[in-house]
Amino acid sequence: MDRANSLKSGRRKGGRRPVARIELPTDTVSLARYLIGRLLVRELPEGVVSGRIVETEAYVVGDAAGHAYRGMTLRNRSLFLERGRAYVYLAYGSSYMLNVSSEAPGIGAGVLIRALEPIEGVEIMQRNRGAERLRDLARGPGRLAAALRIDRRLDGLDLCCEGPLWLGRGDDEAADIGRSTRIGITREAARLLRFYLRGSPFVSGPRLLNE
DNA sequence: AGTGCGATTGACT
DNA sequence: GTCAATCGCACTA
Repeated sequence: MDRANSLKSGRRKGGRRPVARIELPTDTVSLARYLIGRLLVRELPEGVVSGRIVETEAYVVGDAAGHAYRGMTLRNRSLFLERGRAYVYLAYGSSYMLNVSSEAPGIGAGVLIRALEPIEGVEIMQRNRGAERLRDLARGPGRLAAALRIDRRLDGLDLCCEGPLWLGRGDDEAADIGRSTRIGITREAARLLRFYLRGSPFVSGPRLLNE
């Protein structure tokens, strides 16, 4: 690796360097695994909020549980963008969900980001959430979005460059990744498309499902 | 125009 | 453990 480059990135706090799109696996399941251990960075007027991604779910091509299953609509069109864009939608009238688009342009698929281990901006997260406990700040997709103040205005955003919301490389440590069924769906419920950082207390969902 | 339904959460028994 | 809130959106007519 280029020496100057490695020094420069090494100086960045917490591996806060954007993920290049070329590094993102095109395949949805590979992307879901790849995103475990990466950083999610939110830049707000009051400061930077970031965390390590510890839980994801893949919504693959032809997946009846996926929002893209019945084709492109005004709501889900971001799923059909190049990989590495934000797809944000409102679930149950109250919780926003953040996804990363996957596959090639024109193909509707993505990865739901379900939980974060808070790293920076804990106090801002606490204010956004109206909650104290570190463990609960971003455990669950709706809580995560609330903690990072993510809503539909960020839909379609490119997560591969620094901006209001972006993906950072993190430490590049090999993660011990577990696998299970996805949470809260009825169709295609048997498929093992949920991935999580094994042993992390910041992972959501029933522990019993964990492999 | 009307209807049904969630990729959830928080409150409560 | 159970359960209702809540509302944008897709689908039917």
